[in-house]
Amino acid sequence: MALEYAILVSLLEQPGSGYELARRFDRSIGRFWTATHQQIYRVLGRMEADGWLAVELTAQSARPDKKIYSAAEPGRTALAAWLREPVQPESVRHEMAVRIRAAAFDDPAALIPEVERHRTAHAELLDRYLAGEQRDFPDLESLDVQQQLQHVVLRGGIEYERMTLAWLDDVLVTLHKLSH
Amino acid sequence: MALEYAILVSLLEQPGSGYELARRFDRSIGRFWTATHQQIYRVLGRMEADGWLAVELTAQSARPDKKIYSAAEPGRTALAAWLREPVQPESVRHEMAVRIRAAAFDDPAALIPEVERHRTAHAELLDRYLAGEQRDFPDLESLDVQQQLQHVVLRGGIEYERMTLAWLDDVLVTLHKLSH
DNA sequence: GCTTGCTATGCAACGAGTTGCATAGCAAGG
DNA sequence: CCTTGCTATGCAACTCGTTGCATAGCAAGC
Repeated sequence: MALEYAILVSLLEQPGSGYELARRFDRSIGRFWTATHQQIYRVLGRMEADGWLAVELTAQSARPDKKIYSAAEPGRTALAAWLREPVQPESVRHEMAVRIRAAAFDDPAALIPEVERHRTAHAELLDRYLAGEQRDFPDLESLDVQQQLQHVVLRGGIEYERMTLAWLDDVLVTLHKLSH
Repeated sequence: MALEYAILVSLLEQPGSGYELARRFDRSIGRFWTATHQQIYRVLGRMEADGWLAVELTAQSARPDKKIYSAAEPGRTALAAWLREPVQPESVRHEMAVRIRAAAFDDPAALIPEVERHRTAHAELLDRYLAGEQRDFPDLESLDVQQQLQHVVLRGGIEYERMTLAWLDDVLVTLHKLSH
């Protein structure tokens, strides 16, 4: 599974605690790999046991110790090996597509409010991507390797959202036409 | 979960056995909702127990009975209720995006062969979508409700593949540039 | 004759991912 | 003062999804 590797990448970009990782997964990394804090803590434990991570304990008065994780050499090696493995075909889960085909057996107009809500959510995400691009990559001429790769992933996210918005508009036109 | 509903839609479009459903999930429905035959058999059993499906047993000499499933009224009702539920934010799993960001901590050039393989797979899928469009929707002026909804979903698949191909080309240009 | 592959269903075991809950102090706002 | 919310970690129980295997006859190709 790729969760280990997503965590490794995140820790290579910036060491942090399980809690911090969970919040990153709610924001930047979570754009292309979602995970709850439960999953993250469990996988962190396994990775630590496998020697993929280095841990630095920070004692905190009256709180549990904060564990700052960073990628260790075996983790880096595992990541390099994984990069060379064949990508397995992604398992697709497009709930909206199922719903649209389901609408043929009910009232197509019933789906319109949910498609509109969905469209709003994607429009907001696109705005956040574009704002993030302005903030994190103001000068596209002076990016290091890491930033260039982050930027090409972000461009993918932006194009995905644009495509999705155009398609949802297409869906709405179709649903309205069918509701005559 | 939406697997129940994906199965219901598939059975409403055309009744069939678990085996037939599994093959449909390898082809048309599987474009937006993947499932193995194991999952399908298990969920079919649960749906039958819940009265969502009607079953017709066909005795076959020297083979296990073939169970032909079709959607029953409670299934239709459940589907209609589900259509009106809020869509939960889709959980994203873009392994390629994780790998691209991972490439910053290894040799970016090492990723190129896998990206190219990935690109070929998506190009083939786009070709199959376009061929399927020609075959199943030759006359766009005379489609019934079901076909119009199937077609708008297919258009989404086509646009998704086009967007993905353009992005993978962008990724390849970026990786080549970083390998100087 | 033998292997390979297809139809057709299913069990068992495992791994991935989710949900609910628990702890516990600190800070902010009403 | 009291509630709400944040930091910070983790257990337990559950559901979802995957993998490997088993059965069993029939048809096609070598």
